[in-house]
Amino acid sequence: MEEFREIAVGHRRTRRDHAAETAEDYVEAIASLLAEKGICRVVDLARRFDVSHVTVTKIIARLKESGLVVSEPYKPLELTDLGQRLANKSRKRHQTVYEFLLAIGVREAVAASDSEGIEHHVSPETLAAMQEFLNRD
Amino acid sequence: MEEFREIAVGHRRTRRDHAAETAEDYVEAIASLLAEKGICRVVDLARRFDVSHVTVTKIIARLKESGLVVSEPYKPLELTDLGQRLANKSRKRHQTVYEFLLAIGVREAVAASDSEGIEHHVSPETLAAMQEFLNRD
DNA sequence: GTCATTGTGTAGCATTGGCTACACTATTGT
DNA sequence: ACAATAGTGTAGCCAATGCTACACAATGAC
Ligand SMILES: [Mn+2]
Ligand SMILES: [Mn+2]
Ligand SMILES: [Mn+2]
Ligand SMILES: [Mn+2]
Repeated sequence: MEEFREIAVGHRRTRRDHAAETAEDYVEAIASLLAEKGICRVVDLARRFDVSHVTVTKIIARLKESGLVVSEPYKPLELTDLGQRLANKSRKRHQTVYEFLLAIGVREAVAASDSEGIEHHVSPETLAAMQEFLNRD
Repeated sequence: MEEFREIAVGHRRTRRDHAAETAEDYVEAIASLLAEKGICRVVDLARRFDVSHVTVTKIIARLKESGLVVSEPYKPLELTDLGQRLANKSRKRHQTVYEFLLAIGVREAVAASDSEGIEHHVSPETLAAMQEFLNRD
């Protein structure tokens, strides 16, 4: 009976997901802002996430070190190739989760809100099951 | 066009969910251990979550202040009425998410792992949609 | 009864993601 | 040109969640 082992694995997964979550949301937001208005500044992200500009600045510093973002003082933000790839992957997964929630009868505003958290915990296998469901339906 | 407002609301929701997440997982685990073996100690939780006993001790201190847990030095942990109610609510929601994932074709081990993170981001409305789907199917 | 094992507590540290306050840079309007 | 506004940086703080190292309490074995 190694149920606890299995449970512990689940919790480790969830903690890993949460560690990746900020990077995913930020590169997705940067790509989105670049697409929408051609430019992405720290304040844009601060407004989007409803946090202070200081919080954004510190997180951007880490994303730079992770090789996802490029930025110079007082200049707008850009994504590296790696950052763009992560942004694309995240955007698609997010969209699938959102559409899936709509498909099972959740209202738009609620689906938008719930999908923002759920997306980061959806494994490739579950994502495939959601896509399958959308194609089937 | 207040899309950013809407998006910001979603991110605020996700941050609130994460703040509640630890309490939910812990009272659920305590209730589960009490049901399984009649007693719940700090080490049991440390094993279950795969963290150190120190991490558990600190989190338990907060849950005590929140009125969810009762404990005295060197004694096993207990839940308050409030803690038990939260544990029940969390267990049921977790179970529904797990069964829902199985129902859309996700394998058991993956459903167990994914549901551990997803559960905390499922609103009452989405939970109802999942239950509806399970009853219908 | 003593000793080993198990469980708990506590000190001290790191990282992440929040914040305010304040100073500085850059842009815009007149 | 220059003042006001918008954007950025930096210092310094907090809380949450993780850790190791070490000390102390409780339990069990013999
Ligand atoms: Mn997203
Ligand atoms: Mn998100
Ligand atoms: Mn989460
Ligand atoms: Mn969980």
